[in-house]
Amino acid sequence: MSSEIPAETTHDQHAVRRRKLAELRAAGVDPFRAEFEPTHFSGEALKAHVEGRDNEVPVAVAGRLVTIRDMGKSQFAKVLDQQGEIQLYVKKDVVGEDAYAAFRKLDLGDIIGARGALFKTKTGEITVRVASFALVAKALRPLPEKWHGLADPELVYRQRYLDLVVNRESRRRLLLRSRVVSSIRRFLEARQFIEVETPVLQTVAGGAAAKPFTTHHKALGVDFYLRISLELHLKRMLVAGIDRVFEIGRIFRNEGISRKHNPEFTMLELYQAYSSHRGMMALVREMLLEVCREVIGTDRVLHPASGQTIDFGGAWREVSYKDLVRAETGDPGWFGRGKAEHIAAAEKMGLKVEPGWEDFEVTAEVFSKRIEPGLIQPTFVLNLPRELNPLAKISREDPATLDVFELCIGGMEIAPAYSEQNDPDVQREMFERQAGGEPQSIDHDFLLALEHGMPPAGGMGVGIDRLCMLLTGAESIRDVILFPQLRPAEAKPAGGA
RNA sequence: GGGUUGGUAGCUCAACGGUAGAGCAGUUGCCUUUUAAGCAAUUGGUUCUGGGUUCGAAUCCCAGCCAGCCCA
Repeated sequence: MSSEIPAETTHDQHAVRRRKLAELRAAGVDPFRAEFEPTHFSGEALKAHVEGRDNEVPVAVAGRLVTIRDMGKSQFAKVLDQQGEIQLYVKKDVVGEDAYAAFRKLDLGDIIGARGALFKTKTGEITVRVASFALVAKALRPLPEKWHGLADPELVYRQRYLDLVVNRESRRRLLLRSRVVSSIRRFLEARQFIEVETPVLQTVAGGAAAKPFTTHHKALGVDFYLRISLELHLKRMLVAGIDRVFEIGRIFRNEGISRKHNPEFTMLELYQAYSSHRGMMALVREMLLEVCREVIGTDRVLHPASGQTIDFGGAWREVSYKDLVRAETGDPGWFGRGKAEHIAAAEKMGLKVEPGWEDFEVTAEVFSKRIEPGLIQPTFVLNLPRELNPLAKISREDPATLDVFELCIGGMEIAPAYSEQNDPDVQREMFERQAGGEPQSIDHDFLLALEHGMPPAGGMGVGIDRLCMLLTGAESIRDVILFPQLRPAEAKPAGGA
C-alpha cells in the first residue's frame, strides 16, 4: 500500500508517516517489534535525580513523543507516560551521526524509549541526556494541536485516547477516578466489608424503579435484563451471613442521557447488618471525608456551577423532606392538601406534570426540580414519603415516611440509604403495591431469601460517577466516564493510505 | 422526543451573498541548554450530506446526519 503514496506528497500527514514506516521496513527495522524495557516512569525518573550530581543517575524511560524542539545539532523532546512528561536532550555528538539522523525522522506521537543519565538544564528542568533511543511504535496519525488540545466534544468522547494524550485536565480527572475507587475500597476493607460480584444478567430487574435493557441468552433460550441496581443480590448476601458486604459495579438504565445521566454508570452499594440509616449517615460522612482527603488532599472543593465551595469537613445538614417541600412551596399545609391542589401549585412553579402521576410524584417533582438543585453543601434529606421506596423500613414514629436518607451534594443525589426492610411479609406487600399490573416484576426468589431471615441492616448506594464529578469539578458526567455513550458514528475503515 | 447552538485544512479557529484564510502540525532549510523555542520558505479544502433560492452560496431556505446546551 505504501507504493500508492506519491513520493512527493507532503501535505497528507498520514501518507507521509506511512512512507516513513515503509522506509524503516525497507531498511530492515520493524518499529512495532522493537524491544525496550524502561527502568523508570517519568515521575520516578524526575525523583531519581540527585541535586548537584548531573549525569550520574542512569534511567531508561519510554512514552509518546509529544514535543520536539529542533535546535539543529541538538534537540529537546518530551515523552509522555502514565505519570506525566519528562524531557529528553538529544545531542548529535553524544548519540552519533546516524542515530541523530534517525531521531530527526521521528514524528510527534511516535512511541519511543530512551536511555541516558539525568541532568538539570540551565533553566532548571530535570532532563534525560540521551545516550541511545529506540522507536518502539510508529504513530501513523498526527496528534491534535499541542496548545489548544482536542476541543471538539465529539472527538473528545469518541477518541478519548487522544483527549488523554493532549488534555492535561482530562488525564487528571480520569486518573483521579481510579484513586477514588481504590480509596473507597481501602476504607471499606478497613471496616471488615467484603467485596462481592453479583450477576449483571437477571430475569427480574429489581432494586430500583428504572427501565431496564433487555438481552437474550441463546443456549438457555431466555431473555434477560441488565441489572438496574445491585440491591437484591447483596441483600441475599446478608441472608447468607456476610454481615458487611459491598459491590462496586456497573448498572444499566434504559433512560435518557444528560449531563447527570449515562445509560451505564457505576454504583457502590454496601450493606451492614445490625446497622441502620442512622449508622449509614455516620459511615458515608466518614467515607467521603476520607476519600476527599486522600484523593484531593483537602476537605473543601469548588463547585463551579454554583460558585460555592463544598465543605466536606463541616457539619452536614439534616433536614426532613417535608420541611424542604413546605419551605420551597411556601405552604405550611402542603401535605394536608390534595392532588389537584398540588398539581396546580406545581404548574404555577413552571413544572410540567404528567397526566398519569400519583400525588406523591407531583411532590417528588417539586423536590427534584426545585429543591435538590439548590442543595450544594452536604445535606441529609430525611423522612421521605413511604411511596418513594418499597425496600426501606417504614418509620415507627411516622408510618407515612421511611427510615431513609437521601444525601445531596452539589445539587445532585449522591447517596440514598435506608434501614433495610427485612420483614418478608411487609416486603411482599410493598412489592405487590408497587408492581401494580406487572406482577412479573416481583423478585420472588428474593422474597424467598427474606423468609429465611435477613438481619436488620443499613444499606447505601453511592453514585461513583457523580462523586467523581464533585471531586473534580466536572459539570458533565461524560467528563468522568472514559467512553460515554454516543450514537454510533458512521463506520469508516481505518488504515490504507 | 421538543427547543437552541454548532459542524470550514490532521487539530484550534477566521471568513456574516462576490477569489476560502491564520496559528499549530506537515514539508525544505538555518540554529548544540530549549520551554507554546526562534528565523526563512512552503504544501494542504467534497466548507457534514442532499435538495432549493440566486448571475453568484461556507454564508440564505428546506430536509437529513452527528454533537453540545436547555427542556421533557
